[in-house]
Amino acid sequence: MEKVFWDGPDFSLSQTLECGQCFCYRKKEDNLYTVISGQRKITLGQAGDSILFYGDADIPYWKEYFDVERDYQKIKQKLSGGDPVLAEAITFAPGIRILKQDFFEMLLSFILSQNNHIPRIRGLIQRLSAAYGTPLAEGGYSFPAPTQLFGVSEDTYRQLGCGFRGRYLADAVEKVLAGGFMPEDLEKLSTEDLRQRLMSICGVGQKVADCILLFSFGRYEVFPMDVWINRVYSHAYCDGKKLSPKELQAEAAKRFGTYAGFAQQYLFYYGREKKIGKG
DNA sequence: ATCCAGGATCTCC
DNA sequence: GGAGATCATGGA
Repeated sequence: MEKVFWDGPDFSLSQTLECGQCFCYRKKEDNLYTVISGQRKITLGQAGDSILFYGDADIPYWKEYFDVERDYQKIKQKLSGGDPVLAEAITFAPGIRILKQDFFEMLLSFILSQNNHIPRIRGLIQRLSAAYGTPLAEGGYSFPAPTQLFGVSEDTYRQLGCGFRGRYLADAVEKVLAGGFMPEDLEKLSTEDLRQRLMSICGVGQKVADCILLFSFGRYEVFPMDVWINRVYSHAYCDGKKLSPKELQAEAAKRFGTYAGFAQQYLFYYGREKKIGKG
C-alpha cells in the first residue's frame, strides 16, 4: 500500500521532524509520522534510506518541504572540517534536513515559542488548529489560514492558553491580513530587509525573525540564537564564557559562513538532547 | 513543588 | 544603547 516518497542518504524522518524546527507532526505507534503543513497532510514512514508515504498527498509540495534535492553530504563535510564539536553534533543526528515550511505557520508558531517549552508550543498550535483550522480527512486539523483567524481577539488567544503572546498573535494576523506580508513579495527582499520587515510585527524580535528566515525562506546564512544555542556555543567554542548577542552573531557568521543555519540546527538539537551547559 | 522554556517589550539610566 | 524587571502557562 505504501509508495516510495524519496530514496537517498542524509535523511532521517525522525531527526528532521523532531529536531525542534517543526511543531505540526504526530508520531503514531507504528513509527509512522503524520505531518500537517497549512491545508496539506501526509503520512510517512522510513525503512533504511527509503522514505515511504501512505495514502494520497501532494508529493511535489512535500518534496520541496523536506528539501529532498539538496546535497547534505557536501554541507556536512564542509561544516565538520576542523570542528570536532560540530562534527560530533552532525554524527549525533546526521539525518537532519532544514524544512521549508509555510510562512504564516512559522510566524505564529515562533511567536508562540518565546519563553515557552517545545511540548507546550505544540499543544498550543494543536488547540489553535482545532479551534480555527479546517478538519482534515482521517483526523486532525489544518493550521488556520490568516482569513480563518480574522477578528480573533487577544483575549480569545489568552483563553486558549497563549498568555501574553495573545497580543502578538492578534497583531501578526492583522498585519498579514492587511496585505503587507505576502510570501511572494517577501521572498524578493534581502535577508536584512526581510528581517526588519518581520520585526515590524509586535512580538517578533530578532530570534523569531531569524527562525522564520531559516525555516520558511531558506535563508541558510542566518543563525537563530536562543537559550540552547547560547549554552552550546559558549560551552563548545568559548570555554564556558557567555557572549553578548552581537558577539555571538558575529562569531557564528565568521565561523559557519553561508551554512550557519544548518550548523545552528545540528548544534541546537545536539545541545538540547544532551542538555549541554545545563545542570 | 519549583523551575524554566527555541524571547520580546517596557522602563529605567 | 545596554541592563533589568515583567510577562502567562504548564511540562518536567
